[in-house]
Formats: sequence, structure tokens, C-alpha cells
Amino acid sequence: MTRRERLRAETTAEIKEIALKLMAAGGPDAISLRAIARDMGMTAGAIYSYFATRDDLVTTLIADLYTALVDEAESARDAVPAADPGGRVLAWAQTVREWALANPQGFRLIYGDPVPGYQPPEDGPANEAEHRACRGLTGLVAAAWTGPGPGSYTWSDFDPGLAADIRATFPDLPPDAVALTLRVWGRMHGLVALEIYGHLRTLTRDPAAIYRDEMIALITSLGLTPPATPHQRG
Amino acid sequence: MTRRERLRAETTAEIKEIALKLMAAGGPDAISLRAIARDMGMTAGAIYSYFATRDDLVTTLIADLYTALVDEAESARDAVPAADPGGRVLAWAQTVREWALANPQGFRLIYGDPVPGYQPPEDGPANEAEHRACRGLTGLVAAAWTGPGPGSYTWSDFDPGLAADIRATFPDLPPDAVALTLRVWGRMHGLVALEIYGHLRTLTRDPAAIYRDEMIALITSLGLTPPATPHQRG
DNA sequence: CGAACTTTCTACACGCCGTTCAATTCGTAC
DNA sequence: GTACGAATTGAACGGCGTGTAGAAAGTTCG
Repeated sequence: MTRRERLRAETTAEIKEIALKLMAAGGPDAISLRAIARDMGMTAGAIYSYFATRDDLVTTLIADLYTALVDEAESARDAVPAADPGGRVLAWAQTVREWALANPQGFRLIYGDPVPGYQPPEDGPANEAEHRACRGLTGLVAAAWTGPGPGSYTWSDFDPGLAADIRATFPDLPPDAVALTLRVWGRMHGLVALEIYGHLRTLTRDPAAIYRDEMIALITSLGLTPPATPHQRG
Repeated sequence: MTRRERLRAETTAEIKEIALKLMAAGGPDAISLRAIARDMGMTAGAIYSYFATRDDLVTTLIADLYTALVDEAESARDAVPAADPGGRVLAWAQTVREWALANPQGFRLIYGDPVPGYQPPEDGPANEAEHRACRGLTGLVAAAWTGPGPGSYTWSDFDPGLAADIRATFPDLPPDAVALTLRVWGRMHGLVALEIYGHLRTLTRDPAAIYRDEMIALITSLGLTPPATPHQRG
């Protein structure tokens, strides 16, 4: 690795690092090339040597954040024995909410309007991370899947790449289970999104309890046994 | 009403109208005072006679949109006889999704990051519309509420104004039912938010069916009978 | 070593934005 | 008709993303 390559990697990392710092402080809108350059003692134009445009930088940040989120969710899931599928679902769900609370601006960047005028690209690593999250959720649903389902869906109802991926990993899983996976995703997402965007905190003092109750109900509705936990508030 | 008052009301309405048009075309970020003024053949500074700041205009727009959404949901609910509480829930849910699909940028404005640097005020008509939505949902839950619940919640867990409001309208409803209401809200919100922000459409070709299945399951989990409807796709 | 080339960076320009302010028009009321 | 106040203009300030020209510095090859 030449000196130039090393410097380039360091500068790229520093740009992303400062961008994340600015985002954490002032929200996704605070990610401005001029502010980053100011922090680095550079000019705004210099960043164009590392990212073709500001949207490219944002896309990279989204991919990094999304990957970090899925990493955390996966290891939290794997910390619960496979013999406790309900506990694995809860571990995943709690990790998602806690990550969102710890990185609210990151959550907004991934799931909301990232920055003014940003249009997410069709492909790219961000999409890869989303597929990974979907695969993880499908695994949780697969562990709970019993019946054949009503047969309302076909594989053609889903993204071809995702469908092929799931069929390779879970050969016996019908398309109905993928539909259920998306429903589970929505159910986990709803309360967290409302909370992060401030719609829940003004109405209740204990969003954690609401979310926990909902996730217990979700686990029960999957036919699993929710982990027995002490009644805790906060 | 004097001529000046009439002109003022007309101009205020025109500003909001153009702002909504710009938002529908280019997203919440496209709401710029300069663009509005350009469309009206005015100067940007002139708008400050009508709205103290751009955030004030945005707050007004949010309140208007939120009120329109709740209006639609309420009349869709009332179009279903009260003897069919499951049908009322479905009518509310479908209206929310369809309104969001018809006004995706409005949905983002209400439930997402509205515009760069915007901070929602604590009070204001937007908050009032949110309370109205919450009251509507509570009515749907109240129609399904049977048991006393586990008693996990107290009235102090919720916003005092909302709690007082609900206790006045539904004297026999315990706080547990309000917690359930928030969970129902989250469950209706999740899939719609994912769809509007483009996370669902890339994974499935039929978000409507997924959402419908989820709402049927929600109605069933409330102990209600979902309306029997033909199996339709789209 | 030194010349040729590439990458990185600055400086400046353009057009966009929200916001402020003095000056000016113009409807209204006395 | 004149005085008042609301509506509006036009210019300004600072900030933004994005280009472009040219200087500076690293890399490669003769």
C-alpha cells in the first residue's frame, strides 16, 4: 500500500467520521461539504476528490450505518440460543429500538428523508444491507413457521434477488412466509419510527413498555413463547 | 370584511396552495420562500407579512394536512356501521394508507423530517390534529375492548391532556386500552412508512396485500371479526 | 536526478436558500 | 386630503452544493 493510498484511506475515513459527528449533532441536514471541510481545515471542493457528489457521501454513510445496525441485531440474536426462537425475535427487536435511540439521526438517515434532494440509488451497498436485514428477519420467521399458509403469494411477488436468496437459504419456506416477514418488519418498525420522530414521546412517558408489549404480542402471534421476563418499566 | 382583509386571506391561501404544489412536485425540501414568491410574482421578503418564518408556514401546512388526513379517516370510519367494529378499523387503516399513497410528500411532512432545520413546536394545531387522530384510534380500540387488561399502565403514563380527553369520552376505559391504542397506531404506521420511504416497494410488488393481511391480523388480534372481502390483489 | 503525469487542493464563480432592513407604494380611515 | 399602517420591493448578509482553472505535491519512468 503506497503512501498515497494510505493517506487517501485516512482522509476518506476522516470525512465520513466528521460527517457522522455533524449528523449526530445537527441531524442529517447538517451533513454539508463545507462544514466537513471547515472541520478538516480544507476547502469544500477538495472533498470531490473522495466523493463524486454529496449524495455519494450520504449513500456511503447510509450503507455503513445500516451495516452496523444489522451487525448489532445479528449478534444480539446469536447471543440467544436457537432453542428459544421467541427470545431471538425479542433480542432482534430490542436491538433495533435501542440502536435507533442511540443513533436517532442515523435512523432518520436510513429510514427517512436523508438530506434535501437526495435520491437513493437503485443498487449499492445500502440495498445490500437492507437485503441482509430482510434475510435475518426471514430466519427469525422461518424458525417459527409451521403451517403451509393460505398460499396467497407467489415468489414472483417479491424482489427476484431476495427471493432467490431466501429460497437458497430456506428451501422449504413458502412465499407466504416472506410476506409474513415483511409484516413483522413493519410491526417492528412502526413504533420505533413514531418514537424517533417524536410522535410517541409526547403521548406516553414509557415508549419502551409499549414497544415491549407489542413485541411480546408479535412473538405470541408467531406461535412462539415469549421469554418470561420480570415486569419492568422505563 | 374589508377589502384588505379579503386580499390578505386570499394571499395567505395562495401561499399555502403553492407551497403544497411545490411540495407535491419536489418533496418537502422544495418548499422554499423564494420559489413560492417566484410562482406568485412577488419577492421572498413579502411572504414575511404572512408568516413570521418559513417554519411557521411549514407548521401551518402540517396542521392542514394532518387535519385533512384525520377528516378522511373519520368519515371513512363513519361510513361503516358501528355494528361492524372490525370493518371500521379496516376502513380507518385503508384510508390512512391510501391518503399516504396519494400524498406521499404530505406523509413525509407529517411523519418524517419535514424540512432542513425544522423543529416542531410543542403546541400548535399540528399537535391538536395528532390528538384528534389518537382519539379516533382510541374509539376504535374502545369498541373492541372487553377485558380489564393486566393493569400494567396508569393514567400518569400518558400525556395529561390526552388522558383527560379520553377519560371524558370513554369513562370506563382503563389506561391499558390507551397503551393498546398506541400499539395499534404503530402497527398501522409501520408498513405505510416503509412503503412511502421506498423500503417496501423494492422488496415486494404487492404492498397492498401485505398491508391488508396485517390489518386483518390486527383486527383479529383485537378480538373483532374482520370483514369478509374477496381475495383481491393489487 | 529530473521530466512527465496524476492526484489533491485552493480560489473563485454561479445560482440557490432564509432572513433582515430601509425605502417605497398603496389601501384605509379620519 | 392628509396621515397612518400594512404590503411590498430591492439590496444585502451568510450559508449551501457544485463546477472550473490552476497551483502544489506525490508518483512513475527515462
